[in-house]
Amino acid sequence: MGNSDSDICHRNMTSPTMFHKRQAGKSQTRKSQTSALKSRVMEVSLAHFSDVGIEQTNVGDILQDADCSVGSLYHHFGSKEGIAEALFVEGVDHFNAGLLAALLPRRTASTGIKAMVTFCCEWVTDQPQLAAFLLSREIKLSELARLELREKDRAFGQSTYDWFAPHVKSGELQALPTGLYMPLICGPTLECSRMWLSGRSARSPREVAAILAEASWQSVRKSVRKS
Amino acid sequence: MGNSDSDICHRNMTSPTMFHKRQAGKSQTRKSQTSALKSRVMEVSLAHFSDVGIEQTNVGDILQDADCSVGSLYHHFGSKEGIAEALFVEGVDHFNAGLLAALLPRRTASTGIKAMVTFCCEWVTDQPQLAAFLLSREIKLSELARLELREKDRAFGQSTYDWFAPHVKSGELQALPTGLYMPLICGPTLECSRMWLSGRSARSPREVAAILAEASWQSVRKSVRKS
DNA sequence: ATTATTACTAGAACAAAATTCTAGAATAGT
DNA sequence: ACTATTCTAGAATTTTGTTCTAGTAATAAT
Repeated sequence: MGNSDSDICHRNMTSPTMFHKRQAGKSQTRKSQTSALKSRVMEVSLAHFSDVGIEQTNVGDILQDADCSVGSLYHHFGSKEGIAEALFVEGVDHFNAGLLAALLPRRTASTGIKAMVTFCCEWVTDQPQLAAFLLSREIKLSELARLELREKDRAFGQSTYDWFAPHVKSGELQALPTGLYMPLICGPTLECSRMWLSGRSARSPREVAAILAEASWQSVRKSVRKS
Repeated sequence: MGNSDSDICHRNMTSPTMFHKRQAGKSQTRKSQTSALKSRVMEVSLAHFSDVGIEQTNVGDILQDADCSVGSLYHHFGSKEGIAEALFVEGVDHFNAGLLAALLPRRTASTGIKAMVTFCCEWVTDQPQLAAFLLSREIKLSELARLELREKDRAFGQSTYDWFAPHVKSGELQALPTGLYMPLICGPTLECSRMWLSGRSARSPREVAAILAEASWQSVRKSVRKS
C-alpha cells in the first residue's frame, strides 16, 4: 500500500528534541521557569475566563498566549477546569483574608460592618477580572476542591461570627440567623459589583462604597426608631 | 476507484423519509406539534442546565430526553447557547413582570419595598431551577439578545423608578443614585438565594423573607434616628 | 561517577461533542 | 396545481478537550 518499506511507523517520528523554541533564559533555574509558566497560564486564563467565560475560552488560545505546550498544561493543571479551580481557590483565599484583615481590628459594630463593605468595594474595583471570575460561579469544582472550600468557608464564617457575637450580645447588632449576616452586609455590594462588572452600571463599587456601607449598617444594626 | 458505477454518491442516501418515529399525534396541527417540541426542548434543557450547567450538559442528552432530532433543534435554536438564551429571556421577563405586579399596587414606601423582597423570595423558592439558571449567569448572550435585554432592563428600571420617585419626594425613601435601589432592596435576597440554591444554606428564601424584607426596608428608608 | 528516578516539556494522535449539510415532508401562499 | 417556506431527520464534518508516547533536564541513590 505504501510507497516502500521505509514508511513504516511514520507517526510520532518527529522527535520533540529537535525543537527548542521555548528555552527562554538559560540562566533561569528549571524551577523558576516552571513556576513562571504556571503563573503565565493562570494569568492568561483569567483574562480569557473573565472575558468570555470558561466554556467559550478554548485551550488552544491559552496555549498560544501563554506560550505553553499541551503536555505542560495538562501536566500542571490536569484540565481546563483545573486551571479555573486553581484560580478560584486562590481568589477566594485572597478575598477572605483581606476581608478578615479589614474586619478584625475594628472595635465597634458600626466601623466593623462598614469596613467589610468598603473592603468589598475596593477589592472588586481593584481586581475586576478576578472579581468577575469569582462572581460568575460557572466553575464545576472537583470533589476535592469542593471540600477544601467548604472547610475554608466554615473557618471564615466562624471568624466573622466570633467578631459579631459580642456586638449582638451588647445590643448593637440584631440577632439574626447566622447565615444572614453575610448576605445582608455584602449582598448589595456584590449586586452592584455584578452590575458594574457586566457593564450594566457606570458607577464603580468604590464610588458608591460610602452609601453602601451606611445602608448595610442600617440593615443589620439593632434599631430603635423615633417614628 | 469504487467497486462499480453503482456506488456513486453513497453518502446521504439513507432517505430520512423512511423513518417516521416521531409522528406522535396525527390529529395535532403541525404548528402545535412544533411549539410542543420547542417547549419540550426548553423544559428538558432547563433541567439539565440548572443541574450541571450549560457546558456540562450535552446536546445529545437534550435530543434524547426531548425526543428531538439534531436538525429540528438547530433549526429552532441555532445552538446550545441559543436554547440557554431563550430560557434566559423568558425567565427574566417572567420575573420582572411578577416583581412589577407585586410592587405597583402598593401605596406606601414600606409595603412596596417589602412586597418586592417578599416576591423575590417566593419566586426563587417556587422555581428553584429557573432561579438557579438565571442567577448562575454562565450564559454568553448574543449581541441581539443583549440589546433586547438591555432595553427591557431599562423599561423595568423606569417603571420601578416611577414608583419610587414620589416616595423619595415625600421623604420616606432616601434619595440615592438610581442604580442603587435594586441592589439594596434585592441584593441580600439574591445572595441568600444563591446560597440556598447551591446548598450552602438550609433555609429557603421564603423562610427568611420577613427578616430580609424588614432589613432591606431599613437600608433604604430615610431614617431619623434616636441615638 | 554512573545510574535510576522524577519532574517536566512537547506535539501528534485520539475521542467526544457541537454543529453543518443535504435532503425529504408538511404546510402556506399564489 | 405548483411554488416557497418551514420543519424534520440523521449522516457527515469540524472543533476542541484530552490522552499518549517520547523525549529532556534535574535530582537522588548506588
